[in-house]
Amino acid sequence: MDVRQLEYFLAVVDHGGFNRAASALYLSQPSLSQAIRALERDLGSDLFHRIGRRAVLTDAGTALIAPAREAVRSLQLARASVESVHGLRGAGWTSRPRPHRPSSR
Amino acid sequence: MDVRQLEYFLAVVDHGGFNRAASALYLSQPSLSQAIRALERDLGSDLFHRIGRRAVLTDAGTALIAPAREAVRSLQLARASVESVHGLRGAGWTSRPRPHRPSSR
DNA sequence: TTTAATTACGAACGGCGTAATGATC
DNA sequence: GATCATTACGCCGTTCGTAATTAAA
Repeated sequence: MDVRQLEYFLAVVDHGGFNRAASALYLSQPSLSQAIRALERDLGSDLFHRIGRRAVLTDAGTALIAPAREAVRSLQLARASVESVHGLRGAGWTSRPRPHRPSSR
Repeated sequence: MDVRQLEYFLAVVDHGGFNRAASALYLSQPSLSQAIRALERDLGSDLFHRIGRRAVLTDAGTALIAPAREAVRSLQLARASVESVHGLRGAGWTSRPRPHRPSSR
């Protein structure tokens, strides 16, 4: 699984279809379709019912929405945490380097 | 950024070095080194001070630990949420399919 | 000299776009 | 026929391992 795939999944959910989602992601429909397929294969469950040319959420898909948003959010937070250490740029040198258990072994 | 990279990062932190971490991940040291480099480049900050042959956390690296664990955890939770819908396997068919705003446009 | 980390290079994999196919409205 | 989704195929970027290099203990 991959966060990028979750973002794609959420885009399909939020835009109500592969076509709209692909446009919003600046991605081609085939690529999006492949990505979703790969995610479904990885999870072992279909996330959408393909009804003709319409994509409808399965129960598994519905269950994924909330934790997917959470995962995306937590990754953004991780990036923000690093950036908050310094406005941007370079390597700080504040905390004193401590040897990592130089003792046993 | 990528969750895999965060897992690698956490492995280095938890095992106290690239070598140990690489072994634990069943990965070669060079590949791990590259992955960490890529992560640092992506974040715009060094995560470790390279003191001789020792890797010591920078402030940015320290700041990343907690949110990284959170991100990894949330992704595991996302997978678990899908699996919990059915023991494993196939596509459920419970929630009725509703058309996605067939109206305007 | 032994151990830890990096750099160099080549191979394998994955993600993307374009083109072509299937299917529904 | 027009639109939405899927396969087919080729390309490029990324990731990995092996081998060679650097550096510290």
